[in-house]
Amino acid sequence: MKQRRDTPRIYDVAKMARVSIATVSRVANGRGNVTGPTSERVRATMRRLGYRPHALARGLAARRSETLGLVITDILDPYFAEIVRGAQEEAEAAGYVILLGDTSVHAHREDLLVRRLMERRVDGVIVASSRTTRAYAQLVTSLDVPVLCINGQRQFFPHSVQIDNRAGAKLALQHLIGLGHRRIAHVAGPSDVPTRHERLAGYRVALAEAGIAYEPQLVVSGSGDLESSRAAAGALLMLLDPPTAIFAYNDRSAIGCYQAIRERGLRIGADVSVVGFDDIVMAGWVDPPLTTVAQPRAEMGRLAVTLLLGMLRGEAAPAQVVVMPRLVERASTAPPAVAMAASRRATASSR
Amino acid sequence: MKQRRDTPRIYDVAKMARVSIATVSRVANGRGNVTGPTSERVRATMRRLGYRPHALARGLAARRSETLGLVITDILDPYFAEIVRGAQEEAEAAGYVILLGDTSVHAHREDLLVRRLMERRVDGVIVASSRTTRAYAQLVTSLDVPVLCINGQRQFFPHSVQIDNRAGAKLALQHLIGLGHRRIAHVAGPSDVPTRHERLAGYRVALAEAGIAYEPQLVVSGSGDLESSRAAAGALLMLLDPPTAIFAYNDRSAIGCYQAIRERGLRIGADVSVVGFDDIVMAGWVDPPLTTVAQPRAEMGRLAVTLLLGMLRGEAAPAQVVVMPRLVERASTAPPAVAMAASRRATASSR
DNA sequence: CTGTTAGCGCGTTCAG
DNA sequence: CTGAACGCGCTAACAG
Repeated sequence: MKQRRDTPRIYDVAKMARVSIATVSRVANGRGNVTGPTSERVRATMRRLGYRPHALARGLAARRSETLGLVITDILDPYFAEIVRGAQEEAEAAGYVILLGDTSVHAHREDLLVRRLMERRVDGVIVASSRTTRAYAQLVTSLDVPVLCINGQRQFFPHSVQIDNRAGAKLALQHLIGLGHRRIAHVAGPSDVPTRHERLAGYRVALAEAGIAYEPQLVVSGSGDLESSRAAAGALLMLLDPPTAIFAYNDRSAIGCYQAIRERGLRIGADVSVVGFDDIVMAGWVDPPLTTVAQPRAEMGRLAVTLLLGMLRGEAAPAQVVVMPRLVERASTAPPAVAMAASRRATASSR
Repeated sequence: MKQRRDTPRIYDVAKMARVSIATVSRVANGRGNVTGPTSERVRATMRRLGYRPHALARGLAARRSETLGLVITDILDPYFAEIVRGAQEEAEAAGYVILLGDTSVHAHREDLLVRRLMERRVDGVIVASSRTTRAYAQLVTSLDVPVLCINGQRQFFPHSVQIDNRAGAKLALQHLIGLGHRRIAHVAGPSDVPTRHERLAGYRVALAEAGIAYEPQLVVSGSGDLESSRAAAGALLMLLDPPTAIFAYNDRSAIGCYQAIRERGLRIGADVSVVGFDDIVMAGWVDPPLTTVAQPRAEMGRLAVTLLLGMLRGEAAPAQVVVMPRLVERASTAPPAVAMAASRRATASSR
């Protein structure tokens, strides 16, 4: 606040347009029927005065804050930043505003975050934070406003927008298999998120469909971060019969794989192919640019807002909306060295 | 809204504690003098009922929204994300909430962004967006609430938090000169931001102080993005007498330089040293990790909020707060090849 | 189709 | 030190 006291109020518009404040309200909100000329006069007056409705007063009266809570893990992580972007765009178009809640800001005090959302009387909440506990989910759900999660523990939430992790993993594997790889490793994610299991499942299914035996020692667990993945990939490369390709849990861990590969004097792509998951901006910046499974995150953010706004209007929303990923081929994948040698031999002998 | 109708209101607390709502209000806000026992009884009741004041009602009555507007260029850019993070932390501690405005979401409609901030009756605004026009600045300033800019066109704003760009550039140059470099190029930023000129000035001053002649052809202009910097660096490397080191406008352009160097079959560090500016997360991820001038961005975000909150309390704020950068040495810088050869010769002959 | 009126939930005088 | 009463700016019945 502390607005100049002369910020025009609805009352000022009404007086100047010689109508009641109710009429101004109707025109401003496009509700109710107002005669053409009257409506036009009011509209003109609003413009002249530069009238902007007071969101707080409006919210108080309408019992609707036009604010959506968006809970993420970390705004520094481009993965979340893109979701935020998409959500903001969609919300903005509807006149809504996004209230960001960063669980890493509220470390150990998830209740504080929920309290803020409650105090601000958000109309709905999107939980994109990936590692929400059941207790936390219950806390959010208890707000008694529509809640929707993005790529989360969907068992905790009534509505969700999810990427098809299995399909994504299969895309990655099929790409590698198509290039001729047979020994494909997987640096898996942290064991407490469903995403890990879904991507792992996709990995196994794709192998099975290609008639390649699953070898447990080719799957190692990371935490989805750089360091652990680097260590995991390092271990893989030390195997007697090392993999020719690695499917990483996500782009961050793929970059960890990059480091491990380089440390052993191997070349990414030529010696060991790497496929990531997510397609964060970084993926295009690293050297070589990373082949990865792209999640349409901005779109998911937009979709989540669209669904939530629909629910606010009383529309029924599907329990789950599954979004399909797509493969972005860049330079970190190539046919395996052995296959190339073999194909060279084949080519030579066929001459 | 759409809160369960049984969300406790101040009235409920008052009734149950057998006091008036005025007393509850006083206790809740720590204002006015309330007897110890009464205060305790009210407090206990608030806890029992899980009472949370209604931010909208409170804001309407108090003429204060406890909301701060934060205008950035792009939340996807980690540079801004960190400022946001710092600002959120500080605001949260004071019970304030940050309303994010992304100028790239509101492309060509800056007025829309300002309108949103006005409708929501933000108590103050921080403009961290780097390329604000005068018109835009006037628009924001006309909101008649305290405004403060971070690393912006400070000529347009009454208060600002700024990084010392000249000092930062000097840090970079002194580091390179200390390593033995003499031919140091600069990929400069877009010509319409003051930052460009300040960093360029620091570059020239450092050279002068080291007794190295300034060569105009060693300074080329980029736009602060990957592509243009890559082209700019490419041109530098094509010179008859190419530089042994490049001081890039920012980390993104440094990564563009990486690409240009690699394209020519040269090694970063060993053949051409590169220093960036900003220290975005990416800087530590690229290969080799980038030596760069770090801006304490989270701290600047926090500082901005602190200053703004002070202004809201009526305290006088300094027109400018200048923050010092520091050099983060990583692996993209090394002594120049010629210097190494020379030092080897020197070592050999001295034996 | 338009105006009147009663709140929305809370802060804040002003009396007591 | 405490309570009653008013108003913040707007929406939403309800009358006309």
